[in-house]
Amino acid sequence: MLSERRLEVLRAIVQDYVGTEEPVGSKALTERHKLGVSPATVRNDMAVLEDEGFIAQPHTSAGRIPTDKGYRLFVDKLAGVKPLSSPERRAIQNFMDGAVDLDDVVARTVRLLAQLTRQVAVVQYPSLTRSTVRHVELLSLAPARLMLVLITDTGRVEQRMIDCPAPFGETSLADLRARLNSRVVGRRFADVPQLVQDLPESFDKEDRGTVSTVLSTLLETLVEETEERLMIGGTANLTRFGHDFPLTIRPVLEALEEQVVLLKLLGEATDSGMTVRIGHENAHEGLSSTSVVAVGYGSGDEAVAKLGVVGPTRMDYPGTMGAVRAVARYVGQILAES
Amino acid sequence: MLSERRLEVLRAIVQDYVGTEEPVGSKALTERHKLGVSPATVRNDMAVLEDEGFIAQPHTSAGRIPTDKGYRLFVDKLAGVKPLSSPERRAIQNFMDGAVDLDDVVARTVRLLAQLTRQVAVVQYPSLTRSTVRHVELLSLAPARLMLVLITDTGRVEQRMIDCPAPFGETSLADLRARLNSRVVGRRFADVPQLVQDLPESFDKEDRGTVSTVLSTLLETLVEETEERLMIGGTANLTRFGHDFPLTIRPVLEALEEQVVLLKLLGEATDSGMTVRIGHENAHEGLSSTSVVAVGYGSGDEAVAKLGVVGPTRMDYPGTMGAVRAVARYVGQILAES
DNA sequence: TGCTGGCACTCCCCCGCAGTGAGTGCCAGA
DNA sequence: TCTGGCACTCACTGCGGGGGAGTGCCAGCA
Repeated sequence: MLSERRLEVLRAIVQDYVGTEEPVGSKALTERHKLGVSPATVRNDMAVLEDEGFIAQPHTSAGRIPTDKGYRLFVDKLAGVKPLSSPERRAIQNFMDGAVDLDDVVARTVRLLAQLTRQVAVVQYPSLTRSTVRHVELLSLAPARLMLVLITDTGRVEQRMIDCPAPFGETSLADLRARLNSRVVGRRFADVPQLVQDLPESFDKEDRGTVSTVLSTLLETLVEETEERLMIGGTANLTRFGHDFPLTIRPVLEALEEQVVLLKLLGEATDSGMTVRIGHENAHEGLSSTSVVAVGYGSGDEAVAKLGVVGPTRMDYPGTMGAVRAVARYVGQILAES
Repeated sequence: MLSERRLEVLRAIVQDYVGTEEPVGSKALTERHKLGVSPATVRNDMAVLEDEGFIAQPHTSAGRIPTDKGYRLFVDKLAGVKPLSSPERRAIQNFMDGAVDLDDVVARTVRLLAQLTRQVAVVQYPSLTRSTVRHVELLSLAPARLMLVLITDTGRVEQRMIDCPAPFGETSLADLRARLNSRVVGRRFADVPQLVQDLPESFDKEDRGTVSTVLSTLLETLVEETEERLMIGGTANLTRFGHDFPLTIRPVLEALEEQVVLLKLLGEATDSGMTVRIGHENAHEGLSSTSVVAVGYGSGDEAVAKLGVVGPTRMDYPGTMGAVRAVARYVGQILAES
């Protein structure tokens, strides 16, 4: 096991490297941190840390740089989550208050996160799977054309057109609307299928086809929308990435355009608590020099979606984690209120 | 006025520069284009073109590069709109078919445009101002809590929560819903305010407050949503921008994050036909080395929103314009069908 | 055993330099 | 008005040497 001081050296290396973006040498370390030992000793420690794979040097006779493994240790053992300053807290409030729409909430969250962390922010729309039905509305647009509107407890609205096999009267429509709502309102989406499965039977024969169509569209919507949408922002922060631009930034931008990739990225985050994926820990290879900090957020005690940031492995982990957590909490509150 | 041949030289310069990304010299020009004259003659022409401000040289003894003014002339006089190849047309169809949602249509359009032009694509959601009301729905969520849902002919749905000043009965609600719809369905959003203005008077005194609240929320929604939403994609294509990355790409990414800027950009495009803004013609200075090609699209004969691409001034104008126009038309068709 | 100072060594980085070649401008002649 | 020829400019490349930051190792000391 690594001695206390060696861990301290690693911490110092990470902090300095994050600050300066340059390999850090033994002399500079002793000058900027009160380690109480000489550069030579630090050099020995560094040799050990390098043997263990926590740091590396770009080339002989250069300073050291933390490896993914080094950052991992730093995050797990050496770094806390830095709480936000109170001006920052106030900024969050100012920024988020005044959001009306769910869209608006998500959009503001993205901007806020990007601004606070100076990195790329990713926010997933509240998921349908875990949320509950607030209301189902059926509108008649034409004799054999309906519109289905689904409203969730998180304020999300989905709509679908339905072409009916046969004309559907206003009274039948009102009937279906009422029965549908009485069964599913307040229930979880996952439970809906079995709750409505026997509904067609209670209708006249001529209406059954339409009722079935409506129901299957409803169920389809549930399934389809489990594929989540998300919003990203702060991509301009990618330009602060490093010196060797094109090669680094390109794959990241490409990955960010692939919703699927991002969703998987966020999805990997465990439900409870914050997840940090560092460099190669990310499955996607375009993101091998980035870290992802993600956390779930929700209107109640339960996470309905996730949000996080994507940035260079060389990032300020404590600060980033603090910002992500704070924002997630605040968004959760907002959702709970509405 | 410039002679025929000089224009031809300009065209050749633009084409070569767009292809190679390198300043083009007189010798290379005569080799790659059948101008029928010697390099020396071309040099003289170039001198004239430079005097007139159509081309410039990065430094003495380098080849020439088109200026914004040069591109402008090229676009106005020398370049047509290149129609898409039939494989490309088929690609559009394959790509767009199967879109269900309005969201989906917009998302697919963005990806398609980005892919076809290999540039950054921007698509504005169909605007509410010009579209018409398909349906207004009122749902009672709690005794004194309503949800207003607004559905447009372009398939867009907006919803708002309403806290009522007083409880509102189901019959009153049905009544309001019916009267509201009978007045506004099929009408343009711009006309709605005057169509509903006397509606509260026809209700019982106790309900008037609520009716007014509902109406003002409706009108607010119309106004608010005139601030359009939009979707962008293909930012990874920015990496093909040039060699001097950070400085070029950064302001562009920043500009792209500012919806306001983008909306203004698209807004500047005239209603009819395609608009090309080259380099400094764009008001926003972060975009001074980019060009914007935009065009309106709509479900009928009238444009309801705009779409376009943002790319380096050094872009393939005919091809880009062709792709933008084709996509706009196709999206228009899709909207008309649904 | 662990820490320290000293010392030789290794490379990266920066700078100046000359050679190369593409491209230009100008001029005299067809 | 076009053309070939010619001198000139200047970015780009490759090379070599000094400077410096940093390392690894070793011998001495608590």
